[in-house]
Amino acid sequence: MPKVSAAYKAARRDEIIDAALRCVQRDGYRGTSMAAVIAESGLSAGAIYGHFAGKQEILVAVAERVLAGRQADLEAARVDGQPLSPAALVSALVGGMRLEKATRVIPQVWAEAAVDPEIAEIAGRIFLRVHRLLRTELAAWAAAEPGRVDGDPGAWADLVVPAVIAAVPGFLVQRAILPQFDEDAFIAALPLVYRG
Amino acid sequence: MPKVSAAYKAARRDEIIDAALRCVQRDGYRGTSMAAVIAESGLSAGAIYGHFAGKQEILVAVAERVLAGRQADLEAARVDGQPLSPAALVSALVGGMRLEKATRVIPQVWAEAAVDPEIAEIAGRIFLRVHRLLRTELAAWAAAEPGRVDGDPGAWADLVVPAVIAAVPGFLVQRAILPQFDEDAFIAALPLVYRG
DNA sequence: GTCTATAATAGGATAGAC
DNA sequence: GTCTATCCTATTATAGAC
Repeated sequence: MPKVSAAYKAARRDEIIDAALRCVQRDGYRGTSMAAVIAESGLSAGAIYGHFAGKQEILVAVAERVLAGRQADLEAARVDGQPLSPAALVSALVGGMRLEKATRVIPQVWAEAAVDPEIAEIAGRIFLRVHRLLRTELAAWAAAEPGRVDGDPGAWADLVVPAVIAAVPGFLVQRAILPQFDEDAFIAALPLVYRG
Repeated sequence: MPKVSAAYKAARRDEIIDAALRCVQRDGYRGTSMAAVIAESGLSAGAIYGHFAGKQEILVAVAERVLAGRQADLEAARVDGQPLSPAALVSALVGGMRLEKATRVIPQVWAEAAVDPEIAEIAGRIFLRVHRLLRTELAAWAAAEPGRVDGDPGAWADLVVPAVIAAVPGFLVQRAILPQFDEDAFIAALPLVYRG
């Protein structure tokens, strides 16, 4: 029997993750100190370190939280009936991302992933899950549109998935960096450049 | 008359930028200390601070160096004669990027740009230059293919450029993060998903 | 301009009381 | 589990000799 309920523990963890998320959104991962997370959460050093071993472990939790949202978007976009074309899938993916408030956090996670294997593993896992979902959808679409795709639908889908998913980093990076970036115009343009 | 030749000064700066680039490529911006840059360059603290005011100013120089390469790629891809389609442009852009050895540096710059206005300004400037080049090319293509594009070619190009350029972050992020990422397959897939 | 040595401090993490 | 106070290393930047 744990000393405090698992629910309490989870709630505290969530508070801390919330606070850390706001810090990273505001100042980036590099610019976020433990002192900042402590202040933002309203808790104390002791409380934080009671739930996380250190700063890196907090980013792991933040990354899991934010990246898991992307997977949810995609599952929500699945419509029964006709499978989605490349253009429709890209729109669904980016459209979901549009609602994400933590606009600047994901690029921070990617930068850290490029250098920290544990973060890379988390980011890679999400990419792979999204890959699999897209692959299924695209293979079905290719099979239903035999005139448009050469060869085996599965092989075609495997090849094409990374190019389809690429729109997501493209959207997030431009949104995070360009002050005058127009989200709605970007989404409107997707069907004009992607096939399907 | 300066005490040392401008050429000497520039060469020293370049040495330092080279060293910093290797550090950031290896450890990320956050993981790179001034001590690391000093060791990597074989110089001393005094020498470094004689040429740069601090760490941030070195990243500015690194960012300028690496991002400027992207612009060069694109200018090299311009062929006289027929303007390039969206698919052809994306392939040219990503194909150029493929040769960039500093695979992990650009995501570091983007992450820092999300949080540091001076880095954002540099990254934004490069994006805008590439935007303009693409816009010209795409407007010409649209004008030459009247059946495929509705309305004014210039307006169409303005809308479409961000979606076309999005493939670049998509490529770089996946390459930096996914251990099994296949660059050649990605490039081969581009014509399959982009129109033109 | 560049070196060595060092100052100054920021930041991650822990100790011990409650 | 959480708080306050504090330790201690890592790190940026400077001072002064050459």
